[in-house]
Amino acid sequence: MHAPHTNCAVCVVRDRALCASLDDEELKALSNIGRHRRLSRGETLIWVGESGTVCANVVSGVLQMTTATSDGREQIVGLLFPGDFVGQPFATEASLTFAALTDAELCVYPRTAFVSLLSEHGALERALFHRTMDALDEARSRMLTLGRRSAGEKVAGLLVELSERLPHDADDTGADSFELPLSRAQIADVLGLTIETVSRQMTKLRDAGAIAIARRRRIAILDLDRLMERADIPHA
Amino acid sequence: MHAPHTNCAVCVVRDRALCASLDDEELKALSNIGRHRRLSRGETLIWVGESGTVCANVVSGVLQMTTATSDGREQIVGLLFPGDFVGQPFATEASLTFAALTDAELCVYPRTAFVSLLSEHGALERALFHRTMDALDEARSRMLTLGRRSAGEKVAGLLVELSERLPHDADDTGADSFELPLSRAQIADVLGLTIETVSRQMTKLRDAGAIAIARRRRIAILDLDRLMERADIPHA
DNA sequence: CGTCCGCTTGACGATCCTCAAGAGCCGTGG
DNA sequence: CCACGGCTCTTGAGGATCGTCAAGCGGACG
Repeated sequence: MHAPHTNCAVCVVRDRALCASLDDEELKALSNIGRHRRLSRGETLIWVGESGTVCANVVSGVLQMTTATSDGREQIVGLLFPGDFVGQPFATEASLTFAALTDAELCVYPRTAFVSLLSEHGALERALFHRTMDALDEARSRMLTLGRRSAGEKVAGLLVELSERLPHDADDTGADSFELPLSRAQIADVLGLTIETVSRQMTKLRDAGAIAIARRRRIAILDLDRLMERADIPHA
Repeated sequence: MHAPHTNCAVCVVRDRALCASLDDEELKALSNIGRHRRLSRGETLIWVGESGTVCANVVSGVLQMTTATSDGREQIVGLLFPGDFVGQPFATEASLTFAALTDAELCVYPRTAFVSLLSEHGALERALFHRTMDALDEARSRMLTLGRRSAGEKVAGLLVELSERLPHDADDTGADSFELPLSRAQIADVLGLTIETVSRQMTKLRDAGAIAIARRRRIAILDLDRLMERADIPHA
């Protein structure tokens, strides 16, 4: 589970993750407290309420952050892609659950050790600060979607977003496409909808010729303009 | 409009705002670039897309942060109370509109000057960093509300939240109560509802004996337990 | 006292949810 | 390699919640 840390110099997210803003010395300090860890799809890294928690960088795969109401209704409040930062460094108890949507690789740091490193290295702290600001912008834009957009707009918007952030490859027919990391239930939990509504909206988009769906999870964007129009994403 | 800055030592939010974590020297540096400013209800401090923007601390009153879809549907993504920090220091263009819900007093700092101050004073930067983390937690908890709670739960929850953050005084009957800083339309924009739904939920809460409403805007909490139960706020 | 604006209330309708059944994909085991 | 079972997804019918449209109330202010 906890492999010794491998070499940062050859890391695939070296220039996208937090690490990008560190000099060699800082990078070494960070890598000293880090461990490489693999998660398999569905595995949870941090549970709500947990105290001896961790921070991490996503190397590969996709994670979700979730909250829930007291009676069990779930809301996914964010998705984490390669290069993204994971965790709540200043919280003694986690207020969210972090879990893997796909098999994933992380660089994991014990929370307290990471926090001391933050206070010693201004560049690290500043980099995380800027990322936190970006996360706040993203959260607020999701609030607009949750509060004010229709089911159709929500689904179209999420597909555009995922298409931009996920690796593309060719499907059976050779068309450019990507693999959905989320089940219909998880899409519903991101958008504040139900499974059935998500499913219906996806077939609507398919019937409208905006997307193609193969094997449930493989999506090809056939008409990006139409998709963005439906998603209420301004002028191309 | 721009009065010279008054004395921080006597400021009412001296120990609640960002300033609380500053020593005398840092406080002086901050106050040197700050100006006192009054906003009247409805007045906008920062418009979306604006570039020569500002940061501020709220001294008194309540502000709102809003976004909107391209066709004009609005969402209030946050409320700002005395002691809260206002603005987007690292954004060259504002992505939100900041406006006053009530008459308000602010300590306003030019954005770029504030950012230089941040990089010179670690304590200031760290304090704002922690506040940003808190804001992120709040945004995510609002996402749960927007995505997964019913109209009744939303309204009850907002009333509890406002009751906790706003000053209370006695109404005509002498009962403990507070003045709503938001119109029904603004409440709707916080919760992702319509005016009419908000109005109906409020009269439901009144008829259930949970609250009393006087002159539209004055609210008395009669049964906090029932209100919190309806709001899905766990065990008292 | 009269007008205006914000709020309330009602009737109706659309969107989305619920419940239910069935289809397709996938891994498992014969 | 095919058959089976389980799970996810799709599709349909019906219903609840919330939005829309419209009218009327009432407090605030001139």
